[in-house]
Amino acid sequence: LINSKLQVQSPPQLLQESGFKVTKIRVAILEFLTEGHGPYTAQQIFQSLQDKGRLKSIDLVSVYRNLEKFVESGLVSRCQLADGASHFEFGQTPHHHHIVCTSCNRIDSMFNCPLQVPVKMEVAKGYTGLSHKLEFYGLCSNCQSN
Amino acid sequence: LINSKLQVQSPPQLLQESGFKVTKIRVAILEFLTEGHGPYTAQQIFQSLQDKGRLKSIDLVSVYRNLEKFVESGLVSRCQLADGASHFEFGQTPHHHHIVCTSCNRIDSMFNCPLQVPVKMEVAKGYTGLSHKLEFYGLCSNCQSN
DNA sequence: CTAGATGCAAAGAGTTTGCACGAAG
DNA sequence: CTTCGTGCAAACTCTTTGCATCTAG
Repeated sequence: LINSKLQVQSPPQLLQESGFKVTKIRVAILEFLTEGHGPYTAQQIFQSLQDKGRLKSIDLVSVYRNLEKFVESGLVSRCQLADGASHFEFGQTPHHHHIVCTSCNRIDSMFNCPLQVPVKMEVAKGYTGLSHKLEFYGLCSNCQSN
Repeated sequence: LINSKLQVQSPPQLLQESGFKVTKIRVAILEFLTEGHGPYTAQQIFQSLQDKGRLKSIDLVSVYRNLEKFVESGLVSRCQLADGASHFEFGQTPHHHHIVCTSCNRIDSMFNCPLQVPVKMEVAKGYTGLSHKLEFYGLCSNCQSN
């Protein structure tokens, strides 16, 4: 898998390989993202850094700025869920989708894409009452001409 | 189709049937949404109302408040696209998905759901270089217990 | 006349930008 | 020492809320 190479390395190693200066906040963000299992918002990451007391005074702005750079470099990927906020997850994740619990907001990932291979979703993850949101992005015929 | 009943009626009729007072701004919003083809943001709707000069001084807030009520009543439905903003479209639309042009942001709807019946997307809408975002929403196993 | 709708002001969430100080390499 | 990262302040977008005025029914 694409991630396996990344996930064996420690956050400082990851940073160096990607040409980033190794700073406390960056290490802490990557630690959090590699420990956790789902996509998190900038605010959630910020919260966790404060709670764990790993850093004295951190700024949400720095979290945003670093996440932005991580996304550019491919270290982290971003997704927008139905709450309208950006969620970030570790790694140049292979194509996958998310399952969001409408009650507790727990988020699971599923790596089989139903568009390629039909999947019995309910069975697969234990979720019930599933609905889905699907959007396509591409170039429309007008824009192909220009 | 679910919409056919609605779409023959004029905005004032629609409002009355749904128990709304018939006001200029409401009629204007519904006119705009029934004339257009895609989901629009509150801001886009607001813009169009100003541009057309149909109303002297309107407030974005009123657009939001009315859209909210329209959604509650089922007259309008809301969807969140990758830009993070809410988009609104007329009608209790049957299950469908959107195709967003990554260049001009044109949005088309597709009423065949690829999760149910595999569809050759590129052919269907003339879009190329398609990617997709798919999210599921439901109750996780923990929440089913409670 | 009265419930409900509107405009205006303000606030709140998520996110971005500018700038001077501070720290990594 | 120099580049780049950080904290702090402020701004910006999208959206919601409070309140007094206005209007549809």
